[in-house]
Amino acid sequence: MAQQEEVFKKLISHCKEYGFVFPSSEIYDGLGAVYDYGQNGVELKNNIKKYWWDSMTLLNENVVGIDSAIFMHPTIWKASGHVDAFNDPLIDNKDSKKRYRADVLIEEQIAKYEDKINKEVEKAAKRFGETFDEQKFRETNPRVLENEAKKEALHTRFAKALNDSNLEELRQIIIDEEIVDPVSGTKNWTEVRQFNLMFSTEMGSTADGATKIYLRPETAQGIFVNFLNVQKSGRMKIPFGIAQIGKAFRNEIVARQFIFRMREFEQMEMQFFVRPGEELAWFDRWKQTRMRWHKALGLGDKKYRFHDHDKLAHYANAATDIEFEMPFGFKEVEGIHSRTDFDLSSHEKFSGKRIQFFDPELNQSYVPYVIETSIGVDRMFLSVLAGSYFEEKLENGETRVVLRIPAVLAPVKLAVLPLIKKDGLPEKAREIMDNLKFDYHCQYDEKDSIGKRYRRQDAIGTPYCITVDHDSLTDNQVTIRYRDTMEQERVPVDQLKQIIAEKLSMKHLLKKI
RNA sequence: GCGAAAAUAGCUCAGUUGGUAGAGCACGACCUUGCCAAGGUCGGGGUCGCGGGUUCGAGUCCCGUUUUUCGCUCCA
Repeated sequence: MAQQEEVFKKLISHCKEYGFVFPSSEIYDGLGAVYDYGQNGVELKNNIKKYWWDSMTLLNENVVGIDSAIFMHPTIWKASGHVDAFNDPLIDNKDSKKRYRADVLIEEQIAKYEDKINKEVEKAAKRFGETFDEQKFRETNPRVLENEAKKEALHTRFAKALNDSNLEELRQIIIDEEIVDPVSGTKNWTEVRQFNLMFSTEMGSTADGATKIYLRPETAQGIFVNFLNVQKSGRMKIPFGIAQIGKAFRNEIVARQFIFRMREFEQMEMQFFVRPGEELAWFDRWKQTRMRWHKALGLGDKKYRFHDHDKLAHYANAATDIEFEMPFGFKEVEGIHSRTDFDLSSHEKFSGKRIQFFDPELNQSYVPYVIETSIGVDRMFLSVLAGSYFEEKLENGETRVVLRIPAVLAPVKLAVLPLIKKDGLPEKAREIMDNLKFDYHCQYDEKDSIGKRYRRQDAIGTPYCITVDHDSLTDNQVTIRYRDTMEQERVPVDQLKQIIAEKLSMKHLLKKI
């Protein structure tokens, strides 16, 4: 583990040193958990997005894209449940230094009363055997009644406090109930504090009565509220999907682990609308499809696994994560959720608009069920880098740092290198590059020895180096040097474009999905 | 948010009991060489994260603060 942490640190340094990821606002000491993508990072990120977008919208005739605004009507976040669910009342124990959700602590206390009652009932059931009348026992036993009363009183008080968002009352409940920290065993609690995970801003000038609006905490709602627009204007028939790539914002209490958890991040989400009752079959299908998409990159099948959720969110009836083995363990990169009709139904309620699909085959209208695939671009980016970063021992004993980024995702595809910077080799190299630069992101480099230039390209993951030597001037051939094997191949200049095109075609990846 | 550790050149780091800041790599120019991080010459680059304090004097000691990493916690 310690060794893996070392690798993670090196990866972060590498990202900064080679222009992949910089801390935001660095000259002002940075801004917590916000990062900028550099000249190579943005290329890699764009290529990841293209790979996803093409796999969704090209391979599936029934998946179309949109690009919805970050600002949305504030009621959307009431309908989605974010206004309520993203507000956790938290309390710290001063002795154990541990933090708990105040509402969870109280709910556990309620469950304790419930346990006591059940134990009494169980004990009595054993004693009385078959003659035991449980209902009568519950209604008459003094200990059961006492605990029942306590439970009810607590429940009522708790519900009211939650409803009023009364944080002091929540704390008072914890004190009155003598709830102790399971770790330290003490009752030394801090204040209860509310953390709203949604960023908010104001639209309109305050003089006119500005509206409080939120920066979206997920892109999915932009798809749900456009369901009818897309379905009608695109004459879409169920089943169909809507894909979107965009920024989302969450004011995380603790945002850490480099770009794995940021306050501003990018999502690639696809909501797939299906007939009610068919959602679990589609869930399974997308689960497999998404896993194939990841594995097609060739970073190693063993680095991926599913993590099925036991505890489901309020809207879901099935959920799984695709996890990738990061340097700090297996971590979620993508979530696949069967969201039922929760979102569309909720928007029907809050908007008062009918959001249904008339299914001609069934001859009836219904609110479609939804399978969501949601992937964090930044996490995907990190997984690609983590899976590509190698420190390789060479035969001569030296170490080579190489990013084995899948060629189609590599920020720079080709480096064109004259073996030496005279004798007309630079001119020949420029000529070759001018012919390729419209199709591929190329780099020209004539500084330092050829070996050093190869290593520089290895460090940013350039898959192919084109080397121009003295023979090139007469036989019109160049050498392709491959990043992963370091092997070289001599090819005619006029076939170069075709050879590279074949290697870099995304077709080979998409066919595996 | 709590606790621990860290912050010195673009990167990796050294800097003694407190005495005006160093190395390697990288970067720029030129010379030599030419297929896997080559050699030479010259050069640019740091108010030591930031703000206070102690001191004749602070990179070094003290306090605060910011950022990062780790643990706890949270995670649609």
